[in-house]
Amino acid sequence: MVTLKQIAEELGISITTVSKALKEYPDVSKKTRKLVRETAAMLNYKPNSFAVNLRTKESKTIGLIIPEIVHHFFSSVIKGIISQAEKKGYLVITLQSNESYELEKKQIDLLISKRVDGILISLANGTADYKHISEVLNQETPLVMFDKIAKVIKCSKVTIDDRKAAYKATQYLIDIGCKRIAHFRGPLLPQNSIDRFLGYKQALTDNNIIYDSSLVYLLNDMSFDEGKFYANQLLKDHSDVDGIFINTDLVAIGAISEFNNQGIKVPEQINVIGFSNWFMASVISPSLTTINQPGFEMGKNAFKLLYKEIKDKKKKKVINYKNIVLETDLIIRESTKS
Amino acid sequence: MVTLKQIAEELGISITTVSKALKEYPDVSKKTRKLVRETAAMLNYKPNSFAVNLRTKESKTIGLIIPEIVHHFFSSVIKGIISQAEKKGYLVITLQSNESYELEKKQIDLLISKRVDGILISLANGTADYKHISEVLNQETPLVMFDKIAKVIKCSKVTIDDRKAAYKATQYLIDIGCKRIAHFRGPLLPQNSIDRFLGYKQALTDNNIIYDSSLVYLLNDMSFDEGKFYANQLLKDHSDVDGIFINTDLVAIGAISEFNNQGIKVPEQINVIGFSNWFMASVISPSLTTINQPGFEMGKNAFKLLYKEIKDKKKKKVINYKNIVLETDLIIRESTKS
DNA sequence: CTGAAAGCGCTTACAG
DNA sequence: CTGAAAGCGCTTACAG
Repeated sequence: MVTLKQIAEELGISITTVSKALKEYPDVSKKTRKLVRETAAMLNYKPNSFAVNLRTKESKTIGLIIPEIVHHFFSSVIKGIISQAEKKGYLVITLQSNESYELEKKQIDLLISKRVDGILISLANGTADYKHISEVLNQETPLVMFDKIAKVIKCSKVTIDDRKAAYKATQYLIDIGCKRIAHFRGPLLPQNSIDRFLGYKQALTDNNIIYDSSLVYLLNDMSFDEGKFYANQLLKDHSDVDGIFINTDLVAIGAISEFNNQGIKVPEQINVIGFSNWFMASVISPSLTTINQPGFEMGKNAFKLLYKEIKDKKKKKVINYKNIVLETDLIIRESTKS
Repeated sequence: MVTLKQIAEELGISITTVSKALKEYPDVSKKTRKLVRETAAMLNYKPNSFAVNLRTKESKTIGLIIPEIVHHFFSSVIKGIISQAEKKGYLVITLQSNESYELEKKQIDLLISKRVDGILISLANGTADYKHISEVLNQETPLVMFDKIAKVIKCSKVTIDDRKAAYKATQYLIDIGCKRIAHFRGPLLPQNSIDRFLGYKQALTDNNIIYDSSLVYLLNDMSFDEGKFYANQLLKDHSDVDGIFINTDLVAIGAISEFNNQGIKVPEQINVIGFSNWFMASVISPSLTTINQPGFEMGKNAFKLLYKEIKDKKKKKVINYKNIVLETDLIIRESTKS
């Protein structure tokens, strides 16, 4: 690999001058600048990023911790982050926490050891304690949370208004005439499963429908199979249910599959609304009415906030934490009556 | 951030000794070793990876270039790579080429500039020229290709036997009684779309079915909509077709959707086989018979090969290129007659 | 068993 | 306009 020294020797000038010439410092003569540039190009010089990092104390690299990569929403987020980062000359190291708190902690440590310029994270479902996150913040490494966040932590965040979106979905079920509306909710921990539940409940209350806790099913792994399982359970427990709002598309698709199998007509007998708008939701039959969760946008915004913080930190400005809440839409398809 | 120097000062010993103690060199007394370890832990010392990289000339980081992240197969590959890399203490920088040759070239350059220890790549469909890849190899940066590879390039590769898999799928259609079998193939460039086509053709020939080129449709973007479009075209052109082997699941799902819309019964009138076994294939109706393409395994294997090459390079051993061909299975579901 | 010194390849404050 | 020198924080060959 070619170094500054070799270019300097080639031209019989000093390393300092070569370095300055390549960085377009104005205090180098035009002639020298041109000469250096040409020689560098000829020798295919590339700055040794290890040395640059050491000197400048930044790596132009950020870390990303995500619960699960093979997931339509999260992979869209990753894409949004990477595309935006590339524009600003940043590279992204991706790690998967597998919804495990222990792994997440280790990975935060790893990234800090690597001295990334900043961290983007969506919390694991298993994460109840935020000490590892506070430590990052205390060390003044910029960190932005997205999607699965911790409300108590003071840092920038990008989310959707889960509560509002769930409210919108439930309201729609009420508007099309549903009287007994069930809800499949996510585990007790990630904030968004709480918020979606609260939105559901609020919509009922606002429409003078008495909240019946036996209509709410608490799921664990949010899988296709769990969707089938609880759909079956629901049919056994409550034959009068005519609408259901489900925490996430995959589970909703499982539920619809179970309804199909049991000869229950969707939407004639039961109206189903999911959440996330996975690509899959549009190709199943009946296609799924759902809330569109803008993953790509979320990724882009999360990176933008992080980038701003990295710049501000460099300029020793005070960092102002920001909260970006992205809009969601209800996408009406065949799984609900029109 | 704590440095070796601070630990040394704290204990009144030299930086050299601190460094050696932390790396468990045997020529440091047990007592000193213990003392240093404790002090380091107390001060929460973390080696500055920038300095370590500069000294050791390695970053324990690899680059990954993938055509598209939001894609069930590729995201599985990414997951396989990252999980395996983590085990070996490597981090992964992911870049998306968007199927563009220009972007791919730039990204290779970026990764080389960052001095990653190795590169993993699945070629963009737009890549016809492999100079950028050869350059990496000439510079002796380990590089392993997977899935979409270039046969002419000499390097390690992980693939499936696309030809054999396509043959298997087509043979199955023949076995269940199909007489007129169409094929939706991918663009002319990625090797695997060629191989899948050749497997299809070979199966016909081996079964004394005359190959009819008008039954083969050349697709471009391999989308859901293209699947619908060509399904419609196929029905117009060849009302006698009773089976179709389609290059990838997404297109097959589009085709099935079109058949459904037009009242063509799958599999009664047309048997459909896809390729890849996206998760989606199992949840649509009718569920899709397809070839299982082991993405996670492919990622794992690709990293393993790369890791071996990185180690061998460090030991100045000659690098032996390897070709790993993974097994595929035909997953029989409802879109084909039993 | 311990440590002084060189060096990885840059950047930049400073002198001339 | 040019360059000598210090320094980023490590690792390691070498001397004692």
